[in-house]
Amino acid sequence: MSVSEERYNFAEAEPKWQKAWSAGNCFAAETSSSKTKYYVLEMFPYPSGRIHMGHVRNYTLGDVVARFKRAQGFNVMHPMGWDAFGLPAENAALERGVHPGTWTRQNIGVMKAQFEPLGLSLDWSREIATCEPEYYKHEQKMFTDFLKAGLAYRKESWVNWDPVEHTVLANEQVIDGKGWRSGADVEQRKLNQWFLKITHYAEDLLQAIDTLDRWPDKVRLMQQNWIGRSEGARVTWPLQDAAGKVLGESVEVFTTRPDTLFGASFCAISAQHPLAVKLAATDAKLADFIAECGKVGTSTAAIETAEKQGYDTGLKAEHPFIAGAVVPVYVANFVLMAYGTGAIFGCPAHDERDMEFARKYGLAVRSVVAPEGEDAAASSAKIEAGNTAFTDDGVIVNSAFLNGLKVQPAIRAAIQKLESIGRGKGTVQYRLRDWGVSRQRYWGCPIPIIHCEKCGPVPVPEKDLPVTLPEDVTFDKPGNPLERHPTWKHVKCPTCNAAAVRETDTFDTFFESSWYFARYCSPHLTDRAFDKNEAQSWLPVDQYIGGVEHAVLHLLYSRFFTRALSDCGYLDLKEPFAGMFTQGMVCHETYRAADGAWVEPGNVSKDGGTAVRISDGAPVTVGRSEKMSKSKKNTVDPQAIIDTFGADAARLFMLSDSPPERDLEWTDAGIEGAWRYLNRLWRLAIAARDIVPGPLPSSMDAAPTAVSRQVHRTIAAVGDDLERFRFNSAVARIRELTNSLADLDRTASGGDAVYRFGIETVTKLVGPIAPHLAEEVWQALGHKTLLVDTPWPQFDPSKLEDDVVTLAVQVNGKLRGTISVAKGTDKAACETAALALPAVQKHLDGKPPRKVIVVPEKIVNIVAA
RNA sequence: GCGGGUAUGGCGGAACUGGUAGACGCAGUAGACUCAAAAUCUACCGACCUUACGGUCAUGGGGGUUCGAUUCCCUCUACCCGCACCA
Repeated sequence: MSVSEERYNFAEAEPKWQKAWSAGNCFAAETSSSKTKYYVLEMFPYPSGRIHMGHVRNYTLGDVVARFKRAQGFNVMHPMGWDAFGLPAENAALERGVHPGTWTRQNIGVMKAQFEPLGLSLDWSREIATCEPEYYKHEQKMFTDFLKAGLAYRKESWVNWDPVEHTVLANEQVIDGKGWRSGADVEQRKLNQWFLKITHYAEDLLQAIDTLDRWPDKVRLMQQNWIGRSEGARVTWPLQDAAGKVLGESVEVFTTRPDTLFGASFCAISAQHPLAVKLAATDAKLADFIAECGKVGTSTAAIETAEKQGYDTGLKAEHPFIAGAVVPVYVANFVLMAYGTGAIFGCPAHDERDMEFARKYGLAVRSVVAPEGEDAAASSAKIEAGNTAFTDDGVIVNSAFLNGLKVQPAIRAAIQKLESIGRGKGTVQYRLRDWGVSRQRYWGCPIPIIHCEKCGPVPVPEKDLPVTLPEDVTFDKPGNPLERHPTWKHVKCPTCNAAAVRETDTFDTFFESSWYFARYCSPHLTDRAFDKNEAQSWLPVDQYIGGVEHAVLHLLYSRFFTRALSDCGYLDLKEPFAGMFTQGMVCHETYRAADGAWVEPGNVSKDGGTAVRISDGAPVTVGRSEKMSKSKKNTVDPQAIIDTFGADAARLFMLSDSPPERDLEWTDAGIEGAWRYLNRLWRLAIAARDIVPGPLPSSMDAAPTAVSRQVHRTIAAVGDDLERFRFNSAVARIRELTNSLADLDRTASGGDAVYRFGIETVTKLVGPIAPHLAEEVWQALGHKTLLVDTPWPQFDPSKLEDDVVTLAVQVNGKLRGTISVAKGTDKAACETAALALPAVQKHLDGKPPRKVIVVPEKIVNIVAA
């Protein structure tokens, strides 16, 4: 055996097999096939410049699924593309003077070249980039269709304004009151914006979560909470002025607790409520108060410390149930305009916030719910004297026709009464709000609208699509370059031909990612977004894989789009992703020098227990493991790893040890371990070259028989593990079998045959994980066809288990020995064998057992007297 | 504050629906091969007691159900994630 054969040469093998797969067009999805389809998709990457370890993990996970399903005989579609619009391109333009399009397309080139050495089974013939007019023209058409269908509209509204990025943010993009990218405190501004009516589908989006049985519970729960369904009532409170004069106006509040209406002591409206704005016109103090409310930040700290503030408007509101009773109307800083009606009624005895407000402004506290089984008068006295609201379930008191009812029946009774007297209505309220899609940015899809003074906003006719971005733009000033472009926005109105201007806002980039999975079905179609039949045949995506950070944003928008597109005739489908998997992050230790500077792992040496910076020998502190990020410099470059250990080692390490949904700690020792295994497998495999393949002899020695059973068991277990995303467990099973094969005595009867059988099987099983090595072994074993074209191995269910089983023998639940019995041995025989063990006799201390439990093929437990 | 999750050796993690806790790997220890190193191979590797045989303890803490609990129930603690004045 020559030296070159000792060691697996990944540097030669990996590109060789990548070329072979490419030449064989192995990974192109078949357009017409008798096979069952299987659509595997990883969330497409943003072309930021270079790939990172998170990408490697994401695409490795998907590739294992794709290759496994392909080997199982499915017609697999595993496409790839680029989420190519977005702000970083504009930042690059600002910093380096390069056009966003140039920067983006360059990055795509670089990253595509970086993905290639990973050996992913991608169908590159379906590649898309969302920044190209061939792609985004279709979503401009979609938008005009949404307009026609009433699913898109324009309204002036309060928006989350990011003062650093000079753009609007969706609610989903505001994290703790800060912009999700810039981290700047978000301000409230009033702007004309385009919205998509996601709330139209609120109930359906919520209900259908139950059908997503292959989604993580966590994600389903997050979406449920985000949609936030509450049942309650709208209650009308007619207004009187301070003198008691009926004004003929009313304020409508939303409440989930109409059962507590008899405890109402005030109404409060949002500072942005139309009534507040109207009153402020003639009330300078109120105007000041409203301005003050707008200034208070929405950051976590601000919310926690913000005291409840109110302004008494002097108006009174008439109670719906108590004739002649009125309550004061306040403008209050804690009432949200965007939820419900922007107005509430306050019942301090049974709501913490209302209690705080009532105590501050000296308002009445009237208890109307008493804890069940407690004395009503005593509990009421306690609540009304204290500062703590009683918010639990209980029995209604002091409430006329509601007295004696429990909370839920009382809510129903109160709603019925409100409806019968025409003072309210039972309703369902959602937390979900419509999706604002306008962004004041250049590098996005232009919103295809022309504003005409006479005709208003007019959709760009289909024949004029796409509206493309102008190339000659400058980024030397903040704000939107489209806005200040000299000619681009000046056009004729499509309806009346008068001078008009284009909409200069572009779509939120989540617009592009809300339908790209459908575009992959017909990536080159020019006249439509996708062919309905193609899309229907491929969708839903069978397995979608990505980060949990998109649990709400992208996944909810995509579910909405699928419904909206179906209602517009593009599709006939509700759910785009039948299976969803959220992967964990790739983490690494962090290192800091004495001056606080982060030190990259490549510049740290940990010899002798202390860590030092290699460049200057300065000591560094080893910090906790965190998600790899440029800011903490704890990144490891995938390219360097692939150059040193090869793609298969990187892939194997990504799948070993940590379950894929959990965070993965990157370690040098870990990747070296993966590398060692691959070499070991290679050595064991080439030792099987000279064994003539063939069926196993009908009679073999015990050891080869046992190993052959293990081969069947491993096929079954690995298949099950891959199906259930237990990749770490699959790797462990494969390694276990490898160990058994290494230990197998090949000189025993049947030894060689089982060895060959085992090696061939391990090669097939490891194929989805380390595809290059597997292919190289396959060839070394003398096969003339590609392993990727070889079917997944089958196991023989009759060979999974041994004829002899080992039973644990316990005395009083403690293990005292084991017995081996033939399969199917009856309980009595097991009991006899167990009792015969010397260790058992010793612990029984000569007395007969009180009881013996025999679980066939598992355990014998003897209860001593 | 509300909702959800996690807790197993020095480390990452196994253990299917209650049935031999610690698979597989990493790190470590001893040895073989080598002039030496790397690579490879062999053995050991939860804690404590014991020369050994063996025993006791052990799945975050405490309690319970059970012949038997990492697994089910109650309770406490710690950490992580999501939402956050949602009426």
